[in-house]
Amino acid sequence: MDYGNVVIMARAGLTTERVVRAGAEMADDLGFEQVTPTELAKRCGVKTASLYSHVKNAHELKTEIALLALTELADLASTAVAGLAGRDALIALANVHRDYAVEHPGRFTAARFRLAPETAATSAGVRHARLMRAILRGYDLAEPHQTHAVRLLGSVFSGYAGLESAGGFSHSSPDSQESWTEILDALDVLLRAWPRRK
Amino acid sequence: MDYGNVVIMARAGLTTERVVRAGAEMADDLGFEQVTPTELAKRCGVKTASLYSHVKNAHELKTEIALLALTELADLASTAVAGLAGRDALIALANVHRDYAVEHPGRFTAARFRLAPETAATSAGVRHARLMRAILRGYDLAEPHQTHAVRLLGSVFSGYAGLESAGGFSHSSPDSQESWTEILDALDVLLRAWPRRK
DNA sequence: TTTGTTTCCTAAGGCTATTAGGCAAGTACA
DNA sequence: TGTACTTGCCTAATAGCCTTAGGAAACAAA
Repeated sequence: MDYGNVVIMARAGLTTERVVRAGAEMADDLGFEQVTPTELAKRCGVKTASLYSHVKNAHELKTEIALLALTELADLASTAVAGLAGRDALIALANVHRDYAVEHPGRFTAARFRLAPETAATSAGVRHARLMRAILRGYDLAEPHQTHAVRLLGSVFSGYAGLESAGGFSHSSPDSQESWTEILDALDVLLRAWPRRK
Repeated sequence: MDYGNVVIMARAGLTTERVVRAGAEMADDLGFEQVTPTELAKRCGVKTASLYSHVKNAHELKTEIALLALTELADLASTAVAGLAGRDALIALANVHRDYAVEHPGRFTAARFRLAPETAATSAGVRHARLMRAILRGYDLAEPHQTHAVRLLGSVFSGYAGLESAGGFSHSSPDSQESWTEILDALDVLLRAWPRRK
């Protein structure tokens, strides 16, 4: 603001967290790839260079958004699954993933952003793994079958949502929701009849 | 080359196809995101601006690499599956995907690059869908179940390879190969026992 | 040889990420 | 209230990227 000669520098009052949160919203609006310091600065009402007081660089910004998404997803998942077991728990967990992917496509992509190993190790990713194992306890799968099943479920959740949000199933019948319901049904059947040869 | 005063402009002899092919190799080496006109020009021994005689822009370059990958994958898949049916066909198709993802991580990512709808419609993507349906014929699944199963298989292939190449299963036991084998086994069982309620 | 086409070049524009240095707005404290 | 310290934000500058424009040299056809 400029009153005559006196320039008043009003502050936007940003913090790292607020910047990252704005970045997450931007990812949902425009896509995770489009999240860039320049665009984000515009959204925050600040010059580009000013972002660098809060975030080290573009890569760290993306990493932070990824961590935020992982945490949000883990929180949603554990709430949704609480008190449920077996089929109900499986369906609840699966739906958390798909709903999140639909509501927050940018964050969902962010959640699959490749993290540095030591960053990943302390992220909410480990909570996801624990949760999945907890659910599988209702299916009576001993190791190593349980791990294999965890990997299958992870693949399906991430793969289905990925294909769906890439437009793979749109404009083709039957409805994606129908497929999703039936696939979950099938996975439940499969976990019960999991083959344990050898 | 510069002989005294006479400058001889040797030609690199590039074509669109050669540029795209070099781009695909570059994607495998450095990652699909890192494929950029500047870097690719260096690889081709040419100034950056010269690439634009062969490719419209960076986005089209990526699109072409994606189309190349889809075609390669479809070719490999139809050869691998030829003459097989049921479980054998399923396993062959699945392995083509995983092997390709391991051998050509950049191209595999490219294959999931979001294409414009009309580009996708004339791409080798449709061959993939046909192939998958052909395999499912051995499992006696009527519509709409067949479509649901196609979508599940697509999710697993893309999801598993995605997680694996993102490092999701490395440094943790059991071996990824072991999981993969068992998951395919499980999918075969599932397709046989596919639930058809209502 | 002449003519036309294509491949490559240099030059230049505009955009992005990032760093450096400075001022002014908040904050803690006398 | 004044003073000093910290920090959010600025302007300015650099380097790197994508892309276009225009020209010259290499190739192909006649």
